[in-house]
Amino acid sequence: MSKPLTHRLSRRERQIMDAIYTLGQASAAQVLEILPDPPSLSSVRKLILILEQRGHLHHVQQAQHFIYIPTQPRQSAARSAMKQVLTTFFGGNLETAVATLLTEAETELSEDEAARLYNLIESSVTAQNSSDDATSRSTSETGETK
Amino acid sequence: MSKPLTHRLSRRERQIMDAIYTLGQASAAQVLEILPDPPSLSSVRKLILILEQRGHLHHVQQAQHFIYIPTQPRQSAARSAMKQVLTTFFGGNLETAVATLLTEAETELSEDEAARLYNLIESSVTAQNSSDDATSRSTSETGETK
DNA sequence: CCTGTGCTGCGAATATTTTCGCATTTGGAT
DNA sequence: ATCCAAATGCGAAAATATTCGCAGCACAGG
Repeated sequence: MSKPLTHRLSRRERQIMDAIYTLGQASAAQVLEILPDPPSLSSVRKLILILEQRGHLHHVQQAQHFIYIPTQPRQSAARSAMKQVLTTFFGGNLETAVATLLTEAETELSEDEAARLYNLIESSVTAQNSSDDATSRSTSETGETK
Repeated sequence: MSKPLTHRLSRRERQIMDAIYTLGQASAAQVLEILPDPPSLSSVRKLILILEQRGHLHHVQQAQHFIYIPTQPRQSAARSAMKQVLTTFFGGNLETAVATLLTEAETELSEDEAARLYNLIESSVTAQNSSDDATSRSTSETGETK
């Protein structure tokens, strides 16, 4: 983790990896479509080829064309990216990071999702006055912040 | 947001911007210290100069040397970075993103932080049975997942 | 006042990235 | 069987990024 993959990639390479992670998997043409300042298909393909040679991508043949897939699984890359953002932009401050995420997201949470997150937060809390936590949680009881 | 600043930067430029955001503000020497594959101080300075010319940084003089500061405030960059990660690696799925953050962080949450996050989550929940939300929250009441 | 230390900025060499055209291959339709 | 459309991979040119050495400037100490 000391050397995040993303820090090793050149500008275009990173754009392409991001594109593929966004799509999950993609053909060269699909990557081209969502690339900023799109170059020629030929150029995209060349970069993808390099990325593949360097071990960041691999491909599977599907019908007539190649579908490219990141070597590092999406979930793993996601964790790295999150850690990266957490330390770079939030100085490791978890609360602020979560708050930003909740505030900035376009989406809202369903009640089920919220319920699951409550549990997660609970297990992230330092166990201090563990008998008293129900009390502290009740602070949010009247919270109609919005 | 269609063109995140980070997507426009070259590899070194991005490394340097990250370093400065990590430090909040920094001298060229400080940047050099935390840069991966550190080049010469001269090189770092050159890049910083370019970054400044392109409007990504500005400097203030402090005693004998210059301190560089990002043009885009940290908080704003933080929001962009979060959004970026959310869409690229989580397909906009807020719950998964928050869950990853909570799970992967080194830190744990204090009870106060947890309490504030409860409130935030509450206000992020789609207002459906808003009179009933106290009930749904109680789902986590017995959650001793860990 | 002179000198040394430590910093800034610039020019130019070097290395890397990024671009694209083109030759080739593959598969399906006529 | 042949031709067309669609895809691949490569080589080499062009554009960019990255490196560093060196000259110049400002300040502190002797």
